[in-house]
Amino acid sequence: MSENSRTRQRAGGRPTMNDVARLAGVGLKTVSRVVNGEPRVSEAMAERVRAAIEELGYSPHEGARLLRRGQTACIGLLLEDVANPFYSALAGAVEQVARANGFLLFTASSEEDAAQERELALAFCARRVDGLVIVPAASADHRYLKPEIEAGVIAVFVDRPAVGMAADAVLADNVGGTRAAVVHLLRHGHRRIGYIGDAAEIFTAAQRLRGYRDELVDSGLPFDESLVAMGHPEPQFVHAALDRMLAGPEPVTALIAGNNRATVAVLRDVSTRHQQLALVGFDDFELADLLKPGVTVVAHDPVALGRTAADLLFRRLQGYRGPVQTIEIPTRLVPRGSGEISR
Amino acid sequence: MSENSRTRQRAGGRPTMNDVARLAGVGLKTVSRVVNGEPRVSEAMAERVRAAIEELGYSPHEGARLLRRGQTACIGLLLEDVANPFYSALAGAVEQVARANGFLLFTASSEEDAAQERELALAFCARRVDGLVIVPAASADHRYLKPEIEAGVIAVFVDRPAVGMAADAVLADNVGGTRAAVVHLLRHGHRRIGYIGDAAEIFTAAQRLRGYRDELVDSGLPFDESLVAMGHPEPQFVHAALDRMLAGPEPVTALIAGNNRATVAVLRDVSTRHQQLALVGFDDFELADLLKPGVTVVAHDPVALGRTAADLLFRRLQGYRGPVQTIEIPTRLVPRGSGEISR
DNA sequence: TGTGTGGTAGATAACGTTGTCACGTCGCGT
DNA sequence: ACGCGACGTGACAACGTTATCTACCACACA
Repeated sequence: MSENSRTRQRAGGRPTMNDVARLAGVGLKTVSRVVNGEPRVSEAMAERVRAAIEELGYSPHEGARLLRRGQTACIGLLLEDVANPFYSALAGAVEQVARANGFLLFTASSEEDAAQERELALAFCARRVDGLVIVPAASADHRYLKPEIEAGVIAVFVDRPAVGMAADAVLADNVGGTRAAVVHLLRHGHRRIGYIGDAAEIFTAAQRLRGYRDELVDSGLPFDESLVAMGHPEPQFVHAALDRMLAGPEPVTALIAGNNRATVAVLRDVSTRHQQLALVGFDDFELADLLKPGVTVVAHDPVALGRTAADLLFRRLQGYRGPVQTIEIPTRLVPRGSGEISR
Repeated sequence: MSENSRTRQRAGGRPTMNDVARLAGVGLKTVSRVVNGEPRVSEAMAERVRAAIEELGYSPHEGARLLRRGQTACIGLLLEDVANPFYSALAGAVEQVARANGFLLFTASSEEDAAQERELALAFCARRVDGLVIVPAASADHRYLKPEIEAGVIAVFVDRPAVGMAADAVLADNVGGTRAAVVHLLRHGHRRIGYIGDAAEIFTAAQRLRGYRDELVDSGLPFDESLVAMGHPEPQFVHAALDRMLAGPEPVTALIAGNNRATVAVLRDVSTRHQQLALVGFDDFELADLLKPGVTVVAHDPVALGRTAADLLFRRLQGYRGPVQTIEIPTRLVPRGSGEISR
C-alpha cells in the first residue's frame, strides 16, 4: 500500500508500465505482453499483472507506443469551415470511416485561406498523422506537401483537386451538375438564364460556371458575360447582381445559384422583390422542400464525397499502391418547383 | 552527398535531429537548441545547423517532443454528431479557440451512445490529450472519467452537464427558453399548447419540458400529459403525436418543438395538414425566416456555448484553479410569425 | 602564472513504450 | 545422460525528442 502510493507519486502524474512491473514484481516486457495480449505468458503472471494494472489504474500511453511503432493511427481533416453544413456532413463521413479503422481524427478549418491551410496541414504532419484529407483552400498551392508525401504521408483531396502536384482526389461532377441545371431550365422555356457563383478562383465555382457556359453554347445559345456574377455570395453582392440581371429590356427569367450560400442569399433577396424568377441551386440543403415553392437543386452528396475519400486513404494506408486517381461523384437534379416556373 | 542520402535512407522515412547533427557535424543538443531558438548558440553553428536542416528537409517530430515534455497540446472534442448544424457550429467555435491557443483538436461523435462516448473519451485520454470538451450522450455516467481527471486531464461539459461527478459545464438556459416560448404563445391567446421534445433522458429535453410545465403551472393553467410527446423526433413519431394532439374536442392550437430536428419534423408534417397551428421551435436554424410564415424560435447560441467552454478549458490549462462552475448562456425568443398566429 | 568566469558545445539520461535477444527450465527423444 | 526444441521471462536498446550536467575555451583578473 505505501509501496503503491509511493510508486504512484513518483511520476507525478500517471502510473507507467514500469510502475506496474515493479508492483507486480515482474519484468517490464511481461507487462507489455499482457497489455498487448501477446501469447506465451503464463496465466499466473498475467493475473498478477492484471491485478497491478487494476490497482494502479494504469492505462497505456498511446503516444509512447506509437512513437516506438512509428505510426500514429491518426488522420487529419482539413476543410474550409466545419460550421458549413456541407462540410460538416463530409466531416461526419470521414470521421466514421476513421473510427471504423480504429483511427482518431484531427479536424481543422482553413477558412479558405491558403496560408492557414498550409500551416495546419504542416502542423498535422508534425504530429506525424498517417494521412490527410484536404479540402483545399482557394488559390492554395500544394507543393508544400511534397516532402511530407515523400516521407510517407498519404494525402487525399476532396471536393477540389490538389494544385501543383498530382494527388488522389474525390470530386463532384460539377460540370455535369450545372449542365443539368441549364437543360432543366431550357426545357421550361427559359432563354435568359443568369448565374451567380462563388469567387472564380475556387475550383468548384469555376467548374460549375464552365458547365453552365458549355451547356448554353452546346444548345446554340449565347454565353452572355453580363448574366454572370462571381464572388463571395454576400447579401450586397447578390443584391447588386440581381439588380443588374433583372434590369433592362431583357431581364433574366431564371437563375442558377452556384452553391448553398449563394442559393440562400438569392432566396432572401428575391423574397423582397416582386419578380417571378425560376431558380436552381447547387447543393441541396435542409428545408429546401418546405419553402414555397420548393427549391429545385443540383444535389451532390457530401457524405459520399467524404466516405469515398476516406476509404481511398485507408486503402492506401493498407498498402494499396495503385496510380494517382480522381474519382468523380455524380450529381443529381432534384426538381421541387422553383426550377419549374415557366416563362 | 552520398553521406547525405545514406543518412536520409537510414530511418527509412524522415530525417531526425540526429541526422541533422551528423550532417552539420555538431552535437545533438546543439540542433535542439537551434530548432527551439534557445540562446547561447554561436551564429556560425546555428548557420551550419540551419543549412543541414534545409538540406535534409528536416521537421521536428512533435510526438517525440511532447512525449518528452509531458503534454500534447491537443484537446479532444466529443459531441453527438458533427453533421448536426447545431453541433458543428459549436465545434467550429471550439476549434477556433484551440487554434488561437496553439492546440490541435481531435473530434469524434458519440452518436448519442453512452458506450461509444466512453470509448472515444478514453481513446482521447490514451492519446494523452490535455483537455476534453464533451457534449454528453444521453444516459451516460461520467464516473469513468474520474481517474483521468485525477491524472490531470481537464474536462469541460457543454450543452449538458456531467453525470455522477462534479465538473465544469456550460449550458443554455433551457428552462428559461421554453418558459419564454409559453409566455409568448399565451400572450397570443393560446391555452392548449402542445409540446414535442426529444427523448426524456436527454438533459436538455427534460429541462425544456420542465420550463414548459413550470410556466404553464405558474400561469394557472393545467399541465396536461396528453399534450406532451417525448421521443426521437422521427417523422412517424411526430406524425402520431400530432394526430393525437389535434384530435378530440379540444385540439392544441399551438405547439412547442423541443429542438431543431423536432421543429423541422413538425413543419414537414404540418405542411401536409389543413389545420392552422402556431409554432415555436427551440434552436434557431438557417432559413427559419424564409419559410411562410417565418418560424418563431427560441434561439440559443452554439458558438457562444463552444467558445465559452473552450475558454474555460484553456483558463484551467493555464493554471486557473477556481471551483467547479456551471455557466449558463441565455436564450432569446425570436418572433417571426409562426408563434404569432392567434387563436 | 594560476584562477575564476562566462559563454559554447556535447555526452548522457530521461520520457513510456515495443522489438530483439539471450537466458533458464522444462519435457522429450536418443 | 545428453542434446534439443519449446516455452516463459526479463535485460537492454531503440523510437526522436529535451534537460541536466560536465567539459572546454578564452579572457580578465589577481
